[in-house]
Amino acid sequence: MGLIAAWYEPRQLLQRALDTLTLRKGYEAITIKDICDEADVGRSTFYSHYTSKDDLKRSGLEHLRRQLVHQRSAAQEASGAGSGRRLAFSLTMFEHARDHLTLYRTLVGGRGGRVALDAIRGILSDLVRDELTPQDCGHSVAKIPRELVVQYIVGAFMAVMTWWLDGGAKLAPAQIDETFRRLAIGGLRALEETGD
Amino acid sequence: MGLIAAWYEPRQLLQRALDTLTLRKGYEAITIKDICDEADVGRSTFYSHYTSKDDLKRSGLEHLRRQLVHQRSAAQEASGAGSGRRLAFSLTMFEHARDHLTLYRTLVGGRGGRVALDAIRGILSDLVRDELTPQDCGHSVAKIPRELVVQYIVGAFMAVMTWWLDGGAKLAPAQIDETFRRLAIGGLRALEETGD
DNA sequence: GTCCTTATTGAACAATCTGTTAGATAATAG
DNA sequence: CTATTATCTAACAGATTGTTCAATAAGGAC
Repeated sequence: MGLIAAWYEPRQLLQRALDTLTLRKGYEAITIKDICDEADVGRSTFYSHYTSKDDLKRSGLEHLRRQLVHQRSAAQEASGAGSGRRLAFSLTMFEHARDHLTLYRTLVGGRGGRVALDAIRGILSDLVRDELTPQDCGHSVAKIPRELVVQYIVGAFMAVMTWWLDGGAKLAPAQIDETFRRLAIGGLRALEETGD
Repeated sequence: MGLIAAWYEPRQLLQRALDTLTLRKGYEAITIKDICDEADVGRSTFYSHYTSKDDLKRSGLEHLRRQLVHQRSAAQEASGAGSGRRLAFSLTMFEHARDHLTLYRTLVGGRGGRVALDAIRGILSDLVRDELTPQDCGHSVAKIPRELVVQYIVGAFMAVMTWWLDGGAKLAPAQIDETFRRLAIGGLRALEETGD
């Protein structure tokens, strides 16, 4: 039954077609028929695999998600047993984005990236939430919802990355990352030294 | 023939209808016909005033925009000639959001807020860009694109505000604002004390 | 009051997209 | 070869969009 590699692989063809078309004309302007034509696949076949355009995009991101979580595990191991440097995710993300620039600009570029950005935001929020220690949330004076800090960090990161990608990713990942981390960690430090 | 409001303000009727429907069923699911029915306005009339649903929404935000710019001018005057406290926009925004909670949740809530969030983001970016001094961008060691810092601040703010609104705006504006500003200003300070 | 300009209306229109269904076709496993 | 499974083509109803046009009603000018 579950025979391997059917004649063709409509799913892969459709994924690739969506990426191609997103680059060519923007996500929102894409039609199911566009995707099928680009993938050279019957429209019925599309609906036998995915329920909608967003479904197709989300499926593609699930693949990306696994890559990111894997990279994060690897980074944690590489930094030894203790917690690595703070907000380690950012450099990884910037470099990953540079290495897969076309893919990322497909995902994030312009304004069609709502579905993609929401998914990436969720992934990163999970990472940051795990990483934040209680003292990052003002243990002494007022207890600050950890989620506020998570949203702050991830929101800032997404905005910087989006801006960087939309501008053609001129600056080097290390350069962007250093500024981002200085801003973010400086903020966290300001939380810790809570009016003591 | 219901001519009471007929001659009077189709634009206002349509704006209100869009807000109502956004709350009721979410922005994306709304149809031009839905809006016209809700506003009790002919569909032709809609197209004689706006070109699309997004156009209608943007027009509504243009109104908001003027309010914000005005509030900012007032705040600057109130703080005397010198630059008032940094990132003064945030408390204003949080309070304004609380005072118009329904409107803001209409604009931002759920996922239909892409158009609205993009517009608000642009407005705030203009404010922050004006406010950032050159020394906020690392005058000494490396020159950091001001736009990066702008995107960082505004992205973080938008994320925090969205989270706050989506969660029902439990925390008081002053509380949210204090944490946000501590994070943001702490980050800016870290930029100034560039690698000394 | 009458006339003229303007805004709104309802209806109809072509064009597009969606999601579903049915029958035919081709490749593969056994 | 046979049965199975995935695909393709074609067609369908339904919805939405954006446009056009003639009819209608309001407000101001006279």
